[in-house]
Amino acid sequence: MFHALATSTRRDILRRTIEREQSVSTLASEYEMSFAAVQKHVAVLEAANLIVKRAEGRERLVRANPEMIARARALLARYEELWRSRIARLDELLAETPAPRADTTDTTDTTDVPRTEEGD
Amino acid sequence: MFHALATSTRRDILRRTIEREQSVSTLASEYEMSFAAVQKHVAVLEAANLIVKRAEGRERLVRANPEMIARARALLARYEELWRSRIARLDELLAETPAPRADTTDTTDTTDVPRTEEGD
DNA sequence: ATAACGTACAACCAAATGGTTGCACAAAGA
DNA sequence: TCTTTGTGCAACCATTTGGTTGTACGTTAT
Repeated sequence: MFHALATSTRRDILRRTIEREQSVSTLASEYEMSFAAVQKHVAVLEAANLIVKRAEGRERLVRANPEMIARARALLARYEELWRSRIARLDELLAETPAPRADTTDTTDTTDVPRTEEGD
Repeated sequence: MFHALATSTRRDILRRTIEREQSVSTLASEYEMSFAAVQKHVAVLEAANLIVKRAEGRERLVRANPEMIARARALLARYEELWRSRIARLDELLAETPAPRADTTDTTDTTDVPRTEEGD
C-alpha cells in the first residue's frame, strides 16, 4: 500500500480521483506517458485498494477509496502514538527518579523532542 | 518518503527505533539478512529523514524522527480532507437542488457526479 | 601491537519497477 | 458493416531495488 503511494504519478492519480470520478483514458490524457503506463499505475492503485473501478459502457470510471487512505493514515498515526507513549514512559521514569545527580543527566534526548501536540 | 515506508523491514526498523534508540548492528541482529542489507535499509530511512543517526564511539545509534512521520501522516490526512470537501460540495449541490426527479437518481450516491469544474 | 568489533562502501546479481510498443476485444459511431 | 475509441494484457527494455560478499577503516579490548 505504501508502495502504491510511493510514486508521485500515482499519488496524483489518487488526488484527481478524489476530486472527481473519471475514466482511465481521461486520466491518461493528463500525463506525458503512454496510456498503457497510466493504465498500469491505475492497476497498482486498484490492487492496493486505494481506488475502485466501475464499468460504464466501454469506459472504466475510477474513483478513490477513502477507506484505504484512512487506513494508511491510521497506521502512521499509530507510529506517532508509539512515539508519544515512549515519551510518556521516559517522563514516568524521570518523575519516579529522585534526580540523583542532575549534572550528568542533562544529555538525555528528551531535550529536542518536538512533542507533537496536534490533537487528532 | 513513501518509498522508504514501502518495505516491511524498514517499517519494522522504524518501529524499533521509535521504541528505543539502538545501534545499526543491534538492529541487524534482529533480521535474517546480512548486516550490509540492514545498513542499506537504515541508509534509505536516513535519506528520507525518517530516522537520524548519532555517533557514539564506534557505534552509530539510530532513532526515529517523529517530525517526518507526522509529515507523512499529515499528507494522507490532507487526502482525506480533499475527499471530505468533495462530499461537502456534493451535499451543497444536493441541498440547492429542488430534487427534480427522485425516481431515477436513487441508484447510487456517487454514480451521477456533477461535473463541477472548479479550481482547487 | 594485535585482534575483534561496528560501520561504511563498492561490486555484483536476481527480481521488481516504470516505461515502451503491439495486439485483441468490446462498445460506440460512421 | 466498418471504423474509431477505451481498455486490458503480453512482450520487451532500462533502471532501480533488495539482497549478497568482500574490503577498508576507525574504535575497543586483550
